[in-house]
Formats: sequence, C-alpha cells, structure tokens
Amino acid sequence: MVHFANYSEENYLKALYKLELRQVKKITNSAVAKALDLNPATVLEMMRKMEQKKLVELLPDKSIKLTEKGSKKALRTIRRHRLWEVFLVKKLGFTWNEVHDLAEQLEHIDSDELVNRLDEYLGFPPFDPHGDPIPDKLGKIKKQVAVPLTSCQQGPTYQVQHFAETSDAFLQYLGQVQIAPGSKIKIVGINAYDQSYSLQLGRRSVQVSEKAAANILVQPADH
Amino acid sequence: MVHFANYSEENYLKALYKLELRQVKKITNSAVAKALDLNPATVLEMMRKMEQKKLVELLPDKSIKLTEKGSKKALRTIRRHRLWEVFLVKKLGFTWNEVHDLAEQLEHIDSDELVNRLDEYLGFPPFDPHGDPIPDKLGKIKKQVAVPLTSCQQGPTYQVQHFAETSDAFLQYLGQVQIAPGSKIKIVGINAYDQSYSLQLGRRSVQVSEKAAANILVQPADH
DNA sequence: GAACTTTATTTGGCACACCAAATAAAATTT
DNA sequence: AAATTTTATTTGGTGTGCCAAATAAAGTTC
Repeated sequence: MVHFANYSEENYLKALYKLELRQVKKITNSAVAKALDLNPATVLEMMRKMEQKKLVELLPDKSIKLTEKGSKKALRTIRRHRLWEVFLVKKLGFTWNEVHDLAEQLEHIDSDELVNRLDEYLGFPPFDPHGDPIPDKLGKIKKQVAVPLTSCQQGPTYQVQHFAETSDAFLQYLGQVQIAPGSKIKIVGINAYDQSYSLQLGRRSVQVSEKAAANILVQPADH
Repeated sequence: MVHFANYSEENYLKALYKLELRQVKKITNSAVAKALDLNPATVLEMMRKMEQKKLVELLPDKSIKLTEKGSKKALRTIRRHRLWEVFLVKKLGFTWNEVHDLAEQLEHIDSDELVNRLDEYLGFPPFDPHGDPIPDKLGKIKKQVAVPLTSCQQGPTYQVQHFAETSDAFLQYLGQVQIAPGSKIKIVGINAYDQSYSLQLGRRSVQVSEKAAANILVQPADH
C-alpha cells in the first residue's frame, strides 16, 4: 500500500483547527508538537509540505494559519469523526466515553459517499455524543456558545455541552462522577482552600477540582 | 502516529490465506507478489519479518505456509472485511459490488470489541453480500462447496454462491449482465468457436466468456 | 552435462513520518 | 548592551514498506 491516505496530514489539520478554535494566539510548531506529542522538528518539516499543498500559511512571525482549503479539509475529518461517534453510541451501544479512540481510526476512512450515507442513516444528527456540533456535508458547523464551568456563577443551573479535553483519564473521571453531555449542574460552592468545586447534579453532590471544572463546558440551562 | 496498525501485514496474511484456499500448490514469493502487485524482493523481505513473528513458515523448498497463528490472524481480517460489507449493503444501502474497496479500508480498524458488536448488530450474518461465509468470533468458517460454472453441466439449475475474482472490472461486468450471489443460472450451451457460455437467468439470456464463467462459483440449486 | 532460461535473492536506493542533538535566532534578564 | 534563557531550525539518523537492477541458484533444453 504505502499510501495510507492522508492519515498524518489529517491529524495535523485537526490539531491546527482545534488550536485555532481554542483561540491560541500564536500557533507555533512547538504548540502543534505538544498537541500531537511530536518533535517540533517533525512538525516544521510537515508544515512546509503542507504549505506547498496550500493547506497552511506560514506567516513571517512564525505562526501557522490554516488556509480556507486547510480548514475545509479539517472540518471534513471532524465531520467523519463525530458521525462515527454517533454511530458507535447510537447503533452499537458503546458509551459516549469509549468511542473517541475508535472514531480516531474510523475518521480516516476515505470516502465521502460513505460518510454522507452514514449521516443520512443516523438521521443527520447535529451533535455528537460529547455534545460537539457535527459539520454538515458543506462544512457548515454550529457555533458553540458553551463556557467553562469556572466562569460560571453559583446559583443558576447549567447544562453540560461538551468538554475541553479528550484524554482517556479525563473521560474516565467524568464517568466516575457521572457527568455527561446534557447533565444539569448547579455550583454549590467553591472551596476557598483548594479552589475545588462543589456541584449539585440532580440529588447527587459531587466535588471536582478546578482543573476539571475548567474543562467542563456548559450553557445556561433554560430552566 | 507512524504505526498504522498492521495494515500491510494484514494484507499479506489475507493474500496468503486466499492462495491457500485456492489450493495453489506452491506459494512462492513471486506468487504473493503477483497477488498483491508488489515486487518479489519486497515480499521476500516481509516474509522474513513475518517468519520471525511466527505468522508464516518458510519451507526448505521455498514455499510459504501460514502458521496456525497466521491463519487465525488472516481469518480475523477476513471476518472484519465481510462484516463491514454486510453493514455497507444492509444498513447504508450500497450495492454488493460497490463495497469491496471500502471494506478493504474498514477491515483494518483495530478493535475486536467493535467488530463483535457490529456482528451482533447485524444479527450474526453467516454470509457476506458476495455469498462468502463470515468467520465467527473464534475464527470458525463454513466450508464453501461451490464450484466454478465451467465445471458444471448443461441442464440443471445452479445458484451463484460467490466469485473467485474481486477486481472492480469483474464486479462491474457482473453488474452489467446482472449476475449476483443468489442468481439462478442454467447453462444453455457452450459456443464451440470461442468457448463462451450461453446462460439462462430467469427469462434473461446472457453470454459470458469462459474466463468469466471460471470465476463464477455455484452450487446445485435445490429445485 | 553445457548452455540457456527462469526463478530467487542480494544490493543499493527511495519516500515518508518520525527523533535527538547541535546550532542559530529571538526574547528576556541583568 | 551583554549575558542568559528560551524557542526555532538544521543536521544527521531511524524503521517501515516499497522498487529496479544485478547476481546467484535452480530448472530445462539440447
């Protein structure tokens, strides 16, 4: 075979897209290297190849920007990833925190026909099981308005939209404290000593660290 | 990433398995090279690696044999391939001759959990859309008793089981003449000039070359 | 069995995606 | 602004999977 589609390239594109989303001010080779757990030299090399392909621009201040073409390609991969996640959860009965690694593989399957049919088969779901929006066929994606729990007030009820981290450890953790997309949360208090959060979920009461709270993204619940 | 599961290895294993099935007397590096469209030198190199991994035995007469371990692994890949084909046809509405290349990609997705759930979701299908048997979780596979149309008589009705070739061109061809797994066929006659076959399919009458007939595998139809 | 032909193996090379260590450039501190 | 620290880039190297061309071995023909 020796061609393996654009496995690596797609991963770079996704990483760049996510960094841009996270509004990292200056996306450098090292930042990408950290995100993908690679050596900066490797990233630099790849960025030059991807510049040639007009997928990224390398700006004079050494920052990296996705081109229109690059963004589109990134969104295509994200679409695939999220649709496969829906499939795994809705059809095969995986739980929402088991599917990330599998989708990471499936997203590289190279066929628009396949992914469009999958979309239709799943009923054109707007969100994946983590609460993230799924780009449509044309790459259109719903803007996420969720904010980290750490920027929220005590009192009102919030609904968990999605998460800012996707590490296994974190997802495992969320499973333990039973926080999932859609969960309704109230902040009961913040511990003055270690900044940990006391949360109310229905009738359950849960403690989470500040670090965890910062990665839980919520929207004000309507009631 | 740079690990790509065992993409190539799985392809070698499949090719070897198929050659053994086809009862090729002496499976040589060149035979495998031809099957996979590779250089014999490449195959030799790979076979040595796979020998170390105890996936194949390199016999003194230079022939290659799958070990128990190798066969098992080949069957795992074949199982995946065929289950994905069923999924693509039954759930996503692809036609049985469109799915091979997609399944070729999907079969390398590395998760037994996934494939077992898929199996269950599809209702443990015993055959894929081409009529080939699907190995179960343990690698058990139904013996195929089908024979090439070229070894059949004029007169009786046969049912198409599967095909000995999977090239796009051939599958396309079958689509044109509307021969699919399950089709009922009677041999009307063999043209003395070019050995081509006149077939009766229901009320349709079809001419196929000897080459094509040799790749159409059938079983006697029960009525 | 010598000559020829076919098949198998070795050799040297390539592209890809990666890394570690060395060097160069930029930013920060003093 | 000089010294130091941090960040970026270059350089040389790796493993995997591949190839073409050269050589060696096996098989065939005369």
